[in-house]
Amino acid sequence: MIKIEHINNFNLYDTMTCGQTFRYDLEEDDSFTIILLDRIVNVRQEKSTLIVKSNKVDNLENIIIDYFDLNRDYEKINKYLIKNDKHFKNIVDYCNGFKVLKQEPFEVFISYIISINNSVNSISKSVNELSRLYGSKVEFDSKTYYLFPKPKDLINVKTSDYRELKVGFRDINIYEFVQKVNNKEIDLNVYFDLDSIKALELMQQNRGIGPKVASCVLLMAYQNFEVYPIDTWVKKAFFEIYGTDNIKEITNISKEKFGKYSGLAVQYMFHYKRNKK
DNA sequence: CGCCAGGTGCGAA
DNA sequence: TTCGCACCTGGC
Repeated sequence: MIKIEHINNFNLYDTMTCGQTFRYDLEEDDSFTIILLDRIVNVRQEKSTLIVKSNKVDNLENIIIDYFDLNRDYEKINKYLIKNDKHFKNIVDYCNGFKVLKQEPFEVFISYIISINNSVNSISKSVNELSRLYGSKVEFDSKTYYLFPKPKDLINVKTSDYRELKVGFRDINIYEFVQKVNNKEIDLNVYFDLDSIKALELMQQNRGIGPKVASCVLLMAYQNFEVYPIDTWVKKAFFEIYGTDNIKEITNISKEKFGKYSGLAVQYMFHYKRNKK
């Protein structure tokens, strides 16, 4: 067990439950058990302290800080957003402590390929089943968990096997993506270095990855805060605040007002719109 | 039953 | 280039 102290402006509950990630359990003591990279972690927040348990202790503090994006100055970004748009004061206040999780790229790609025209519950089931069948088994706190599979774990998995996971018509999309990663036709690291336009364009050359999935992946796996997935909730928020839900107008407004932090602004709106009343 | 869910690919205009 | 529709599946 380790303690990480002096963590301010962080809301563990909101960050975990807002739909960024599909692989966690909320425990009875309000802690979260998370399947994170090569280990299982249990995190509990007591004011500005995080109490972390894991089956693996090496480098644990860094992994946690990295995952919860705790070194980024969100206060600064929040001030920037409010300065550029006074409408945003309420939203930023409401979202105080919310972070964009830094998740593992391969997992995010697969999860969001599955998310197309799908419900959160169904996505979770498929992702958990994929992990149970093909991921490494880990015992933690006398329970069994399964890590998310590595690309090579899926090298022999067929489209019909994916169908068994209830992913439906998305089977071929997953299959092709996994094959390309294993062939080195896709380099998952290249997206850390490309600018947003290039990265989105390149990602969308893969079947099952359109603008929504590409921008989700770029934001959540590569921490590119410039991109903004536009979904029904975001449209609703834009309509309410700016009187339009036209995608082009949304793009122009967010570019002009939020610039390189559009991704976070849109996440805030999503969170606000989805949870408030 | 029918409709929809944090979209995408395809063919037709 | 844009537009309309089909699409696995499960939940309501």
